[in-house]
Amino acid sequence: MYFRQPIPMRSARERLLDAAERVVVEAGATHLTLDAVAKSAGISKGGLLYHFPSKESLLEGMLARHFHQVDAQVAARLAARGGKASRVDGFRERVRVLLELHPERPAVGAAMIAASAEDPGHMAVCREQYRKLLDEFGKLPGGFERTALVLLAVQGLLLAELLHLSPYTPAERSRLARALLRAVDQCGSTP
Amino acid sequence: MYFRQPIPMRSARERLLDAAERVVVEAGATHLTLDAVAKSAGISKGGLLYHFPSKESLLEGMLARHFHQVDAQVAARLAARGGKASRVDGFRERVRVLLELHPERPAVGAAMIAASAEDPGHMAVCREQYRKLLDEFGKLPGGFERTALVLLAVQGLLLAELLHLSPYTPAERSRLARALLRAVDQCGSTP
DNA sequence: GCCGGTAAACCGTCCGGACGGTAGGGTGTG
DNA sequence: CACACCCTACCGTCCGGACGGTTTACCGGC
Repeated sequence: MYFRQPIPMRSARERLLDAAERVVVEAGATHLTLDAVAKSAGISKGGLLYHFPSKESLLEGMLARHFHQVDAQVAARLAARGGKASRVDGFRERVRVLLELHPERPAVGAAMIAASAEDPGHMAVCREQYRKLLDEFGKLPGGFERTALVLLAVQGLLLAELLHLSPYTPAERSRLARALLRAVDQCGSTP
Repeated sequence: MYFRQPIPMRSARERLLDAAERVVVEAGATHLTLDAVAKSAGISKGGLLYHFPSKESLLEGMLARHFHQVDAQVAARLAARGGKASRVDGFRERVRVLLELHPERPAVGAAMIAASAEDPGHMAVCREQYRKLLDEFGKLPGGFERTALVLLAVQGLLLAELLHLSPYTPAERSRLARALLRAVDQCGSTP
């Protein structure tokens, strides 16, 4: 064979992380087992343990990839629209990324659900991440409360969707997304 | 005996449900095992299985108690302030209950976290519950989006706290609570 | 150009412990 | 006695993790 793996396209590691997220949203966090992940990824358990020597390391990998993906997407969008990006632009793009990521990849925040379910101690990193956003965007002219409320609503929507708790129809969902983005812009200017 | 249960004060069933919630928030949903709950409640495993013949029945009990407690508190508050309660009053009292319940009983929504972690199918009931609130309060003069956003923010705050994801200081937390209640009142009048 | 060697990547199996659940017993009260 | 309530002891299964083996990828030396 000239091309043994012509299009690996997605490394085994990535496929394992995808599979882990899938398991969490489809079966629930308590069913996130090494066997289940390996099976769902089409990789043997030994193969999984090669990349992630323990369940905890798998969870860390999930969290790390999640944060990296979101940050990278935000940076990419800011770069794409060129030039000077104000603070509110960063806020808007982040909210947009979070809201738009979900439909195409329903397991966005699955890492956090899983990490918190396995060991709440893991969440310290996430809290710090969150705190940074708060410290940056809380300085917007709209004020701390207004900004935090938008952030809370976005978070509420995403978490609800992850927990299969969201009752919104797709139409309502996009109405809410638009309303959230409007609220973001209101944070950029003093009322 | 004049008093049949002089000091049980809290029935075994209630203590078991308390313990289950405690386990979820302290150790994470994956550690919600029958043994752990029984131990944390100071009751034997057999005793637990007397009241809840299966893990699923325990989860159902947690969910049922949660909804009942919240609804009862809302009803009690509405009754306490007497007379005619408008729709926005119901909304406000519900938000207030949800926000104030947490500090005194940090495991408010633990049932939902646990249920979703064990089997996402359980969440259908919760979605319906949520839908009802939406249908009722969405008819407020403030409009659907505004109301849903407040509801989302409340939900986001509570879920974040349950997952140990909330980075807010107590002071910030009460500022946010006040802001949320203000937002509720804005839903009651056309802008 | 092909050989031996080495490390990376992956596979399949096994094990101790923990998990959900069962069986059956024991105690007090009416 | 009957019932509600709670206990101890135990069983089968699944989980996390360890381990040894096998294939592939990439070498330098000749």
